[in-house]
Amino acid sequence: MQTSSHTMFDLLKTDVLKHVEISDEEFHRGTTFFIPKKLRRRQYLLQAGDVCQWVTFIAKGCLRQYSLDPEGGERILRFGIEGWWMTDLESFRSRLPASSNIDALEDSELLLMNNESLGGLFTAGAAWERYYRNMLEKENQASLTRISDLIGAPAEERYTRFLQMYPDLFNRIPLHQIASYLGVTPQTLSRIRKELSQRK
Amino acid sequence: MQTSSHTMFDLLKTDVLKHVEISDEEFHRGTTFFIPKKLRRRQYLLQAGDVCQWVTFIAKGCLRQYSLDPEGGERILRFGIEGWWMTDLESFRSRLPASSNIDALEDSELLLMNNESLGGLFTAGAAWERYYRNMLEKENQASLTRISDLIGAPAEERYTRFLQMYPDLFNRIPLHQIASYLGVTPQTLSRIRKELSQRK
DNA sequence: CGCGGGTTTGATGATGCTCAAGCCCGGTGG
DNA sequence: CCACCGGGCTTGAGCATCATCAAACCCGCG
Repeated sequence: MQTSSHTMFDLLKTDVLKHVEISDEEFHRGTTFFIPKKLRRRQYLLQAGDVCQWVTFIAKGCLRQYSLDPEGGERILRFGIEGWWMTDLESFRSRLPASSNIDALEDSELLLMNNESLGGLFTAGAAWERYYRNMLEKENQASLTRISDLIGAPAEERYTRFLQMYPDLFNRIPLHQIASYLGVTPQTLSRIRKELSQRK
Repeated sequence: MQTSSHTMFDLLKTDVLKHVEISDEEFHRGTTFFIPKKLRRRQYLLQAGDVCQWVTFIAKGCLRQYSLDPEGGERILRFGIEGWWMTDLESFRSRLPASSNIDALEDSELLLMNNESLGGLFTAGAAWERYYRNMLEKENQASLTRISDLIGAPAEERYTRFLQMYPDLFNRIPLHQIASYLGVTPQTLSRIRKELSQRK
């Protein structure tokens, strides 16, 4: 069997097992619905205006999803690294043009699933369906805690919480992108960092 | 004259039909899993620290979900009115104590579903399962657009977008609650309103 | 009538943005 | 090999937005 796609599915398996009980056989039946794909740094997985065709599992690398504000500035909706999922759900389900973009911050290896294969996956076993629902619920939860922070916490606290929550991310993602994610300008984040390092 | 529980299911049916195709019979089979309940204004459906037992459909009235910041201030995560769903998903699925509160802003009529009944509902027909997944996906989408606003849009724009998005809500919900939802103080929202009315 | 919650208004100050310049560093071409 | 360029990060000064503190107001209700 192929080497690279084999390791890609290993990570998926780890993640699936974290959330549901599944037999080797049911897992294997499901894997046939995924389409492996490599994406180069700066390449798009989705451009706003196109219909989102994929729900993707990230086996390696780093993606970001962002939308543009009226002045053309980027608003980073979320990051994704190994073991996470990424898609524009609304467009994927409605078949309408997406309002967000998804591109790669690093060379990445992905496991894609289109609408059909997703349906197929669900017929491959109830565990897969539960796993998918689980994933949706986790995304939901992540969004809510982020909203809570954006509503109530000042920028510095949002940053420290980001560091705690995603310790792997901060040395892989350029500062100005993290700033956008946190809802501050790069200048402000730079000052926050300085402040924190001096205080410690 | 109809019994109140009958009209409660009518609204549910409207909403289900908006999202999936379902036969009268399959719909009816599903309804048996819901537990009708009335909630008085200011009563809790969920208190932080308890495990969230319910996923609830709002047949009438208005709920809010909120968490407390370190100083004890309320951060309103979301509102829900007739035709919407409300729960603390994380607690509901994990069986761990909830970090959020849910209470009623008006006397409300609800259709509750616990973990067991939800499983039952899914066995009652694939349409129900699709409907539930749909609901999760919509919540997700709503969270993302809200995050995008909180990141990039100034308070006044967030308010006008709130008005467009939820025109029914603004005359039912006290100003200071909307302020919390938008991530500003009541004073600021009051000034924004004044500003807007003078400008028009 | 007076009390209390919610809203408004004002004054002041902190937080974070804008504009602008300088720095660091890796990449390119002379 | 170095000079130059450009992108990303830092730093500074002035300014806008929004929070805080405080007081007044409005109105439904006991």
